[in-house]
Amino acid sequence: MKPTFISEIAHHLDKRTIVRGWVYNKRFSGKIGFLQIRDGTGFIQGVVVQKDIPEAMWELANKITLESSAIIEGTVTKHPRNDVYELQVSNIKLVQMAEEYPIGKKEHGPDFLLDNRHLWLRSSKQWAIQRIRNTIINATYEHLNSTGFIKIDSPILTPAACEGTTTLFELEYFDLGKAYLSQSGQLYIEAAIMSHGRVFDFGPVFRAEKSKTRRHLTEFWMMDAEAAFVEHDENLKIQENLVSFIVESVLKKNQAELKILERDIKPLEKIKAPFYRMTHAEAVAKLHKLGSDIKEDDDLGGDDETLIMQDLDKPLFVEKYPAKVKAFYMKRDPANPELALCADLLAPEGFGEIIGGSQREDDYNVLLNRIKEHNLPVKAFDWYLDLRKYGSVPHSGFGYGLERLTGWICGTPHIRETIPFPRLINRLYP
RNA sequence: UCCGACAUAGCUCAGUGGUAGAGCAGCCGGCUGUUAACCGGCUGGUCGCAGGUUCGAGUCCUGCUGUCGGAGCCA
Repeated sequence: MKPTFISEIAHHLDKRTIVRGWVYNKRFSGKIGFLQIRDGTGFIQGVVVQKDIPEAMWELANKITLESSAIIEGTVTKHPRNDVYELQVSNIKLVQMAEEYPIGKKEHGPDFLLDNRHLWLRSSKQWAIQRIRNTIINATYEHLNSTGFIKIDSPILTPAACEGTTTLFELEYFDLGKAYLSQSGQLYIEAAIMSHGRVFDFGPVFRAEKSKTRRHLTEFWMMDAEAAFVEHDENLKIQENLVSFIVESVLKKNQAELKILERDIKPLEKIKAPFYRMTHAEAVAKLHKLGSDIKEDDDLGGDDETLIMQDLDKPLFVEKYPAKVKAFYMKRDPANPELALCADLLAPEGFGEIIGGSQREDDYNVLLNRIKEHNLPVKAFDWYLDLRKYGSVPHSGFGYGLERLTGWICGTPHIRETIPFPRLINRLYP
């Protein structure tokens, strides 16, 4: 008999089949027992009745420990009351009897759970989050590929800071001195668009900042997209179409996971392009009305991001920040050179910034001066400046943080739960 | 780096200067439809570490360590 995945169990109604997985819970009531089984594709309840199976099998069902692995044979039936399938167990083949499982059925603290992250990943909510993360990744590839972007991998070991702002992880690189772990692939994919037109990268990036908030990791996955001949307004359209497609994909493919997460899907159903737009100056004015003490030239703080979204049901682009608080490579607004042609995309429901993007400076001399103004080593940026010497074109791009996007869509307040093995300022294990 | 909170059983927590507690997990028993099942019993403690106040400290004070939350920075 061929084994069946639990996700396919409906096709086997009233037939005998085999499920291979783990016992994540069990309940016994005298001469009848219930084994909760998961196999990675889903969950099903196995019903064990003493009088219907050999005594040794009944003993095994009683003795089996939580998280033991087993191959279980039975007949697929419908639950007498609920609208779910069950397995009337006829045979249990133990694969391995698990030792006492550290993660109990009651609540645990975050430190304990993170120490046991390798086991915590099996819990239903953690399972659901990773399934949704997978959908987000695939939806990103699918949508970008179908709109003319190809994936280009950017390097992880880099010779200098990409933006010159954040703290980088440093390491010795043979006889060439210091190397750094990439904090963004953006500058490299700017080179690649001059070959391919539209490209994106997707990989881990590293920030050595000592951030201690629910929105920060020292290692996280970023998707950067870059497109030639795309200016500021079109850049925003690409972003809102991508985010809409991702949310639509999750709603289509992950209803069971969203239910496990107890995620209210009504706010997600409203996520359809176009999103809201507001200049930084308008955002500051609105925040002042709402009681924030934000200054004219300030970036939005975490509280401001939540405050400004409180009456909005779709993401908001906050565009045209004061150039002096933004990165050197951003192009200035021709209508007001004090402003950058950039935008941050804020998610609703208090989940904050999920995308940062901008039109890039494409003039050689202007860019050279910006690098000098920011006290960055010009030599390290020779190659980047070259792109403005040989067929420079207007171009724009943006980057999303996969964990922040996943956190918003899953309704998970702390992004440490959205990456399989989080790397935090004080956590490198497991 | 700064601000705030917390640290008691394997886990989650209560304990308000006077004998160390509960739920879960584990072990034993009961229960034929359980849903974090339930019911009865048993086992389980260097109260983070170091010092101090007191007749007496899990409880009050000081320092240290660790954790959590937040700020800054950003995805």
